[in-house]
Amino acid sequence: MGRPRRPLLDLERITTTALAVVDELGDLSVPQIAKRLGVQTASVYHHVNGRDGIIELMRERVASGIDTEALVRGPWESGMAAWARSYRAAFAAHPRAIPLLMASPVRAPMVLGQYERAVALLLDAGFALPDVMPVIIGLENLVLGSALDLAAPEAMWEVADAAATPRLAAALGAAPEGRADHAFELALAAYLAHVRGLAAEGRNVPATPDPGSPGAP
Amino acid sequence: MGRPRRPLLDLERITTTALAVVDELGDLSVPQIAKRLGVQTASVYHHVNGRDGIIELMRERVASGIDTEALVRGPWESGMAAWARSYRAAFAAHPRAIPLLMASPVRAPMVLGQYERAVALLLDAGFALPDVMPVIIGLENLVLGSALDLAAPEAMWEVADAAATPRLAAALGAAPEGRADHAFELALAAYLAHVRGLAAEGRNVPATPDPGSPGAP
DNA sequence: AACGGAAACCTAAAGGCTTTCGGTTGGCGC
DNA sequence: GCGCCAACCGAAAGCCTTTAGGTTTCCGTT
Repeated sequence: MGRPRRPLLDLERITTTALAVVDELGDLSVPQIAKRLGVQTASVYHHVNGRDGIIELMRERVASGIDTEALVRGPWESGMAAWARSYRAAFAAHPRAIPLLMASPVRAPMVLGQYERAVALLLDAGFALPDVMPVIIGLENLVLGSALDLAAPEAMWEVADAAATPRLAAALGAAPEGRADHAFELALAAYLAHVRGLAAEGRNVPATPDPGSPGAP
Repeated sequence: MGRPRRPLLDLERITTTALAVVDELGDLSVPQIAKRLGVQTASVYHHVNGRDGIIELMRERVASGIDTEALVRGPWESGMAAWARSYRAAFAAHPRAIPLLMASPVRAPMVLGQYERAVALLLDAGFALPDVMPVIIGLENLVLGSALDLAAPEAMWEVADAAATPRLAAALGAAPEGRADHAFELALAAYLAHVRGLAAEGRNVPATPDPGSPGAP
């Protein structure tokens, strides 16, 4: 009892353990985290701002897994596509945490920095200022919707009564293997192709970016 | 005490009250429902299969608000678009319930019936069988992602530090009024336009070779 | 070097939530 | 009229979140 020589807890381990708990149990509980760290429940509260604080930590950890490299080097289409895929993959790594993480938005400065870069990329690509946020938000909706799909068990589509919904059952049987990935890539391709039109309208900028020039800052 | 002359509770009122509680409190609790219905907590459990059962009721209630009329009369594009808009609107009516409802899929037969109709519509429109589910799932992802966006408070985008993210701040200021609706319509139009190409091809999902495909009818 | 304050852990407890069990009474079929 | 089931209540177990107060150790200051 009393203060230990070396701290038993830190934010890193709390976050990691919280994600592990959610991955396994499908829900978050402070006592569970404490138990796994060999510590009393109350001790966790010393480091963290309650249950919501832990969720925020998880959110930041997951978001930190998003690769924004492609957002700084053009062209904008491959940049946005790579960002979207990485964004989705980061959430997909912890499917059962998704409902938890989505209940409220990420406030971490790091994530806002990602948006900043995405905005810059689109502006440099010639998008009109009022178009930029709708484009980004639309892409994000697509990513999150697809991530949500990953959280649902495959069994979601195990239609018990094939007789009642014969065509649905047939379509399910014929659907390709990685149906979630397929649907995501389909929607992503559709979105980028359509948005390309906005870039052309917004300014006199060709659909294909300048070769070898990422654009001026 | 004892059985009342006329039942005090029924599934309809429990469902309605549950939605009201979530709309106001942002979370669901059986004691809250009981209190509003002037009843003891345990009484609610007599009608409902636990907390999850109440969520399932809410899910069905919300899903029942989806208008599937357009799915039975062609053409497929307007049908899918109308379905998607109604789907999103049904969830938008109870934004704070969205995280709750999305944690697990809808199992109600009624909802599966909607999928059955959507599948039929696409098949009749000439889509290849293996393409149908990816197309529907992609659309659903888009709808749910946009619905999630509605659940997040507008304040999500109130960037505190405009100096740190100047271009994001500018883009936010220039974004049109109903940004969520805008983003949804943008993505929806993009998706349908792209998917139209699939109908024309009539076969072949571009992303994956599918050797086990049962083939076109 | 000594000291005071803060840090990090603990024990304890309040209060809420979910769920179950048994009791009580009223409706309904036979 | 009788029995059975339906519908509600009271109580309680067991989980969770969160806070309060105690104890020991560390660290900066004097």
